[in-house]
Amino acid sequence: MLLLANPKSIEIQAKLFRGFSDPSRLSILDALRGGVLTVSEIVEATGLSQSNVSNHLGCLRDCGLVVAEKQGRFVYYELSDKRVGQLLMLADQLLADVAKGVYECTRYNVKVSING
Amino acid sequence: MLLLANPKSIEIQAKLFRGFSDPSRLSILDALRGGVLTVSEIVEATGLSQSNVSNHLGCLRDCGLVVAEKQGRFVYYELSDKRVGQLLMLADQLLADVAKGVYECTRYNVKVSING
DNA sequence: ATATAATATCATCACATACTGATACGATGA
DNA sequence: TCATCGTATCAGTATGTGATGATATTATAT
Repeated sequence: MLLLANPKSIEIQAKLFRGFSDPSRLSILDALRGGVLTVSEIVEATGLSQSNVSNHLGCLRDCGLVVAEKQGRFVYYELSDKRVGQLLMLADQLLADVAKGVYECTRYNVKVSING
Repeated sequence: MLLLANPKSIEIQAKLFRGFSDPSRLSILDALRGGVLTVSEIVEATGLSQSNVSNHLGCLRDCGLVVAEKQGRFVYYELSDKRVGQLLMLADQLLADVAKGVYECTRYNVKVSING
């Protein structure tokens, strides 16, 4: 039985997707596909500010998309489940075909520059 | 090569996920997993207002997640690609395991009532 | 031509949420 | 102890975005 059968689960699922729906969080998740990273490594990899990364990591951690392990001053993060990466890859493949549509989607005024 | 290698593609991908990150759109996509539906059938299936459904359909259509075909006064909608459904299912399965975390995710103050 | 049905569009409002900068906290080393 | 590093938290701000209600548009029927 699919969770989606339950209306409340739709909100939960929307919440899950919201974890993926922000460029900053996506950058973080993408970086973590390569393996375990500390916060400062993620900051370096993504170019985001430290507080911003920390906030998003908190969000991703609370939602169960990443797990953290503290060691001394460092906190190591990794994807919580291989399906997180799978979801990213499936979306990637889907994008290969519908990307043009997504490019041109201007509803809700999301600005995505394509040519520079 | 993964699109994610490109920073701009991360924004595109975030945009794709944003299509899935709203309960109303998710309801619509879920309804469409059963097959082709007209707008008014979607309105009935989801319980959303007509203008709201139409707005979201515009968003989903522009993003390439659904396709529309007009016949007379009616417009028939369906999922554009079977991977749209696959993505929903994979997320569903992932939720089965990390749902508890998502439940408890209170960052950015999303209210999800679990017990009623 | 007129009425009505199905759908789309638009302005507006209320709220959600991402970013920054400052600061707090915990751990390590001198 | 003091300084510093790595990380987390918080207030404030600006912007994004979902819902509604009114209206426009197109098609069909009488």
